[in-house]
Amino acid sequence: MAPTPNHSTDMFIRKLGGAARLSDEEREAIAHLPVTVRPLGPHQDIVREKDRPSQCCLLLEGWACRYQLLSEGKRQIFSFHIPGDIPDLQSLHIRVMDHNVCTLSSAVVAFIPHEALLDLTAAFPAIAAILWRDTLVDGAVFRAWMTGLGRRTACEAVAHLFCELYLKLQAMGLARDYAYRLPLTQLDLGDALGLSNVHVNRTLRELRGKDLITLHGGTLEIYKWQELADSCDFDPAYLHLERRTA
Amino acid sequence: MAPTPNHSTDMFIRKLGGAARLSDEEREAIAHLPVTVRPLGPHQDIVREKDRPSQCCLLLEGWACRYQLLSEGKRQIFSFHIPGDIPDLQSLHIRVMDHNVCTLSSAVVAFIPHEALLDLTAAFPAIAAILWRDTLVDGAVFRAWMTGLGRRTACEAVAHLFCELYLKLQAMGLARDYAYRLPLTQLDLGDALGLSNVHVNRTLRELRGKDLITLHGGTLEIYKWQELADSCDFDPAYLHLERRTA
DNA sequence: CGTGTCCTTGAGTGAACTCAAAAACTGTGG
DNA sequence: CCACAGTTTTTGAGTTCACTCAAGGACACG
Repeated sequence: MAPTPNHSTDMFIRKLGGAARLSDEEREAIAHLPVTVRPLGPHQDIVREKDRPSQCCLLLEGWACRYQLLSEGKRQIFSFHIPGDIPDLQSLHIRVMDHNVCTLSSAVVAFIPHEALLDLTAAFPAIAAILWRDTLVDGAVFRAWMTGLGRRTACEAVAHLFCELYLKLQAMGLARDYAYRLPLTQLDLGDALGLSNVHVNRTLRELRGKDLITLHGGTLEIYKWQELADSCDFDPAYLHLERRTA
Repeated sequence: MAPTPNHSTDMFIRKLGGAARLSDEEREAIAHLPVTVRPLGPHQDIVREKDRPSQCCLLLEGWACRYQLLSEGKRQIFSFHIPGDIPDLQSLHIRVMDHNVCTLSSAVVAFIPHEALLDLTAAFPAIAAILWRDTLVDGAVFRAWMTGLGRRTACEAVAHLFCELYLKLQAMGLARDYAYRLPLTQLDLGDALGLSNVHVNRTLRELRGKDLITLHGGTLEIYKWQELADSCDFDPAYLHLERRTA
């Protein structure tokens, strides 16, 4: 499947909740967005702190994340992104980037000029509302991570993240049967969860010991979904996915 | 100064970045929003998890916060809110609440029906964009807190929060001379920063020992702004306040 | 087949936690 | 104006979860 403008149109429409919700006119306008599709290697920055981007990137294939670097080499990862996500949608209304976006795996992204998106949202308030909503769900995921960082044990935080990612991937049709590709190092996981890579390792061992999951060769397998979810008080409400399953 | 509909109009316009940025027509529409002003006591819930609110609340006086309760009585506070904020603006586009909003001090809020806000944003895309932007800045603050929870020491996290709150209050004209009313208990601070109340207490003592701040009787005083900011790598960029100072 | 990255494990340390109790406030009613 | 109850702050002592440092093993890739 070669990445084409069509591919990105499909992805964009899927992101907006499926063609069913859009009028012909709206779909037409989306199909005519002037996108630039580009393949990227792993661990490549897409936008950087202090940049003033003039476009947004729609992730078509691969994984990306948002992060910030601190003094003494510390890093905080704010979110992981999968195909269909627009990790830097906020740049549409906030000029200056306050964090970085980079690929984790090799990836394919579609760049869409701000101008085109601003025209689109001005012409179609319904699309604006859906995109706005999307950034709000983003905020909900940030809050869930905050709870993990502040009030959950290492085990709970890791379990919670794995549950979240599974449901997000499943909703985009990218995972099923309680398993998925997870192209993250233990260091990445640690920087997302506020843990050291060593402790992530021990935590994974513990979860494996309870026969809840295995993470091996970049593939995560969940053996007991319900038990895993219960172990970390996982409540999927904050992902606000109902729109897709409906 | 009695709370009146006029007061809430002023506050709303101020929130949107000042009258200068709005057309007469836009200001007119805002002035005709059907608001309900209500005084509230301290520690009163405004909206709760799982609610499906039909209005948003604009905070006119006092402090509020967003939070979530976990098993075993744990609590995570996600944000603090000051006059001018609309803590539950997200309910405009996400039906079900995934967290709670409550007052911290006694407060005055103006409730605005969703319907009216949706009409307003549909009629005036510029207002929609400003409100959207506001929720994006919200997200930026969440990220800053994540960094604090994940990668900062207790001292740094506390200092960072105090810097953030000062700039936010100052931008709304509610603080100057490096001091402000902070109606939070040490338990509240702990639940925001992922610390125990005991450790918050020790951390405050440490900061006081360095003559950086005092927090006494609900008033925070910052003695050495620059040193405090440096001690926690505080970079105000993420607050995206430039709009107001310009 | 070597080099770099990532994972794994051990040992010792430290930041923050819990439990507990005393001291200082706050507000209320007598 | 004082007494009192409830909350909040403060301090001490002991514990624990997660960290750092260090080194060996596994794996991936050119």
